[in-house]
Amino acid sequence: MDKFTERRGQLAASALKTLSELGYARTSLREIAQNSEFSHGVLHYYFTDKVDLITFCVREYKIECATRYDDLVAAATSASELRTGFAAAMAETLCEEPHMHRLWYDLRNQSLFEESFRKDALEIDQVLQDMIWRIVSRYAELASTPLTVTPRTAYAMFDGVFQLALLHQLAGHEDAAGNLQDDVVRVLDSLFLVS
Amino acid sequence: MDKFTERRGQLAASALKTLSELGYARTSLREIAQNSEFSHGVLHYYFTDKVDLITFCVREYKIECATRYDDLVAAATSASELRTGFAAAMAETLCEEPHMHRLWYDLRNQSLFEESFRKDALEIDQVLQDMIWRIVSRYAELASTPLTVTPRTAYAMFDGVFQLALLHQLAGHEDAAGNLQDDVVRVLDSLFLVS
DNA sequence: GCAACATCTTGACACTCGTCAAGACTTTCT
DNA sequence: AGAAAGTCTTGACGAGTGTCAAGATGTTGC
Repeated sequence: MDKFTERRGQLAASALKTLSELGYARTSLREIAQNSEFSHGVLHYYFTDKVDLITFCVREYKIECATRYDDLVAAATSASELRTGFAAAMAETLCEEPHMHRLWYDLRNQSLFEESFRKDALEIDQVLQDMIWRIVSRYAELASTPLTVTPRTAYAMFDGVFQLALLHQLAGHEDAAGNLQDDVVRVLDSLFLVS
Repeated sequence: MDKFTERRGQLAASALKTLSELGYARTSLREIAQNSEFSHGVLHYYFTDKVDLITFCVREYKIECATRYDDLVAAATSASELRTGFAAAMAETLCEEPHMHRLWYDLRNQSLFEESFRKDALEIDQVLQDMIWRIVSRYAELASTPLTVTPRTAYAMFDGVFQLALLHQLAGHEDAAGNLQDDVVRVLDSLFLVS
């Protein structure tokens, strides 16, 4: 039973890899199995359903997301340090893990069509929003400026610039990461200047 | 040959309807045909491919998008009028055409995985960015404030808040449209207050 | 060693998919 | 009217899908 959950995680990792490469629309259970060391039938031993498998994957993914910038927030001693560090970290994950990010956007989009994914998508969205808010509120603290924006709005703005940067990054535009860095700085500043 | 292009448009409309209801992943040619008054074989008479059909659809969709807020921009006589009008118009299309919007996001996301869609997605994205920029620059003109943001950044921010609002709208959150309206006003203001 | 259980493979099933070809129906032209 | 071109339907094909059951293989306990 310990081995059971371990293997579930192992298969979920293979599924995440496949999904991030092919996208939701073209990912099949056989393809997932081929990206693991097992045959396709085993997936129905560890997961009841295809939906069950993907839902489990999404939850696994969530854990990885939640704490991506937490070290940064904890370590920053000044507002400008946090600002540039955050911008650099976003640009880095854009370059290093673009496939995982496009997978997340793909699954979140699927939740717009299939209700079975909606709950998890909204939950992860909330986690990401909290993550952004920790950065933003810490920044306000360090800069001693009042916050005039809601967590939702702040998250939406950063999500927008990141998603657009991802599109250009995967399209081969070499300035995508640099532009993202500029945008993040600009957006972060703009949050505190609203009257 | 005139009838030919007319029927292509007719079938493309059926395809758009199907895509907006089911999403890219679950849309088949037979389903598209069933949403038209023809049988499934006819699609290969008017389109060489499934990719050809969907590409054509996306182009059709683009035309509808390009001018959505142009009347608003032309009619506005003051900054605050443009601001509230823009926010209201976004909230309205969020409520009226959520399925078309989720389709656009779905197809743009597909372009992150399938290169065949990338060119069209980037092209439409540019059209949308220009559309936003017409509003933003006109607003700056009316308010006599200098613009300190790039078209790309401005578009990314509005796209972010709209996409998040769409997610909550389709999830049944009744305050989605109202929140979007607030966010749009806030984002628009923040564009001009960056030092 | 043997039985009981857990794990995994194999192969099949019913179904859907994109594609295409053969032919029926409709329209147009002479 | 009859031929020719255009338009549409039907049915089939090979491939791929999720699902599941039967059995092979591996592991554990006595």
